[in-house]
Amino acid sequence: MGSARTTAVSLTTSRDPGHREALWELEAAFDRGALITLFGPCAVSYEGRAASALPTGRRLVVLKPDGAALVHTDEGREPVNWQPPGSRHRAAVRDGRLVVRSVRSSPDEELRVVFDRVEQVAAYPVTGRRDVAVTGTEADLRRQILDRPAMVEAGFEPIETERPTDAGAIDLFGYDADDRPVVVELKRRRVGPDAVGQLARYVAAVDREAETDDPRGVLVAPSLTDRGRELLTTEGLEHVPLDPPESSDRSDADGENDETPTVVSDPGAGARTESPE
Amino acid sequence: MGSARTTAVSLTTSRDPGHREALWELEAAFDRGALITLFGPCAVSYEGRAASALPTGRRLVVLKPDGAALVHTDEGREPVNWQPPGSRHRAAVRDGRLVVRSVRSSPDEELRVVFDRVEQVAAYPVTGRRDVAVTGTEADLRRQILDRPAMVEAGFEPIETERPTDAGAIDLFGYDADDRPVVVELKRRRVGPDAVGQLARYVAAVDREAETDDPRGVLVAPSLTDRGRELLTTEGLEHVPLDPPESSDRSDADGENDETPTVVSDPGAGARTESPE
DNA sequence: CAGTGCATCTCGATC
DNA sequence: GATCGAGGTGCACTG
Repeated sequence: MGSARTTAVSLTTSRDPGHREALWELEAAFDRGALITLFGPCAVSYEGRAASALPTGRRLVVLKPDGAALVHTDEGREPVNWQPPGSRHRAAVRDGRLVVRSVRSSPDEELRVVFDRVEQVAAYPVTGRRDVAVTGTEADLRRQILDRPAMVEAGFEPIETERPTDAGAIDLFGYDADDRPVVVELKRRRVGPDAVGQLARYVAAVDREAETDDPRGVLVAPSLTDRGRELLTTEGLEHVPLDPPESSDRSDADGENDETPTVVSDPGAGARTESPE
Repeated sequence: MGSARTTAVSLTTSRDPGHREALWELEAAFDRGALITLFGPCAVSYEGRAASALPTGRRLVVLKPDGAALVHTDEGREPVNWQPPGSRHRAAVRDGRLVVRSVRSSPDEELRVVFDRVEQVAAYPVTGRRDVAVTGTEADLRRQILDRPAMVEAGFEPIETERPTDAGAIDLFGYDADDRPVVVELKRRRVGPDAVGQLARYVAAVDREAETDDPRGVLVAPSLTDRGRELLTTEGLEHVPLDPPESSDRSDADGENDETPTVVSDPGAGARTESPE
């Protein structure tokens, strides 16, 4: 009740505002927690993890209440310049120009946008979810395999996901029909030598650390590049071609495999070779 | 002179347009090659390399003339949904809603934004450069080393950049004071096992292919993670701590090292061991 | 077109 | 905060 918590429902737009008016609109929008767009001829510079400069042009600038800043041209998915979330936006008038700065620390970096003129400033009251439910991810691929381990190979028994090693966490660890340990690396798309190297490091780590037979390494991915296959062969690893599921439909409704971060819930214990399927 | 090449200078904005009017504005803006923003309550869905859905919320949608589409919430540098450049935007009214679709092929994918209501549509005439001159990149680091090879180590002689091997292109190849071949991998920031593995593959490739002494592998990067260092040690590779230059200032004005894609221009030939420094 | 590697990658999880 | 790996990564460049 102390602070005025108003439901910010209004969209405000100013056309060709003077710098003073633009400044006023910006400050008000910052306070409201609105999403802001600015358009006009501006020069952009960045200094921080790298450094860059961009001469004057008419561009779209987006300022978000979480500190993110984006400078967009008419091309590309990526902003030509930006500042990550967590930055602090400030605006001021200097030498007859509107200067918008977004600054953050650790790492220290700053984006400066200097407007000769503001042709439009708008503040948008954004609502709704900001996270998408995506399917067809690596997690979906893991679920699919946990549902039907035979997709990797007949007799495969998953034991643990995200199993930690010196070299990092193994996507999926288990045993084959001969009780030989299997390190599984999952990739949702075609992979190259990088993923093969990753798997090789995990297998080496298990070989070093565990008191087991020498482990197998299996890369589950839709396909491999030539160089990837070459390295796979020389490293003595294996490939199982498998696509991620189109949707996160688990055919069985008993679920519970879904987000288990570590140990797999009882993978049909004891029903190994006698499975009639 | 044949086609009407008009200088699109006008910024247009419609507030609370009906769907018909919004449609009209969109078509006109598409034709003009303008950058478009839409704001209003909308549901978003994507299907292609993966699939996703987002329930209704008031969000900012950006449509670019190159086919890029962005759906932004009030958080994050990344759009919550998008379509890459090369897509084709289309709009229509269906069941009392404005439907904006961005479609591309190879890979086949489509973004659908369904507006219950459009609160604002704006079309911006973007101008100016769309590429930034960035400094502090890996290319700058390479230039720095080519200018002063001793930064790697005393007596180091760069011979070739982007030298091709079976495992990919080597960032920098040369010889040390003892004429032993040196494979140099450059990284502009702190690196982990991935970069070490990359270097190891290059060294192995040179060892296999070239008729030289066994090559050294040197990783030039600001720093290494613990796991990176561990792998580096077991692989018998070396690390030279070096930051990328803050700006692309080459201290010598004779230049010519700058963008040479392959062979290094006469690296102080013959002045090897007699350098007084 | 695919393959390869850089990036001010961003982002989330985990320690 | 640092580390690590996924990503509908995007992007430029090369064959």
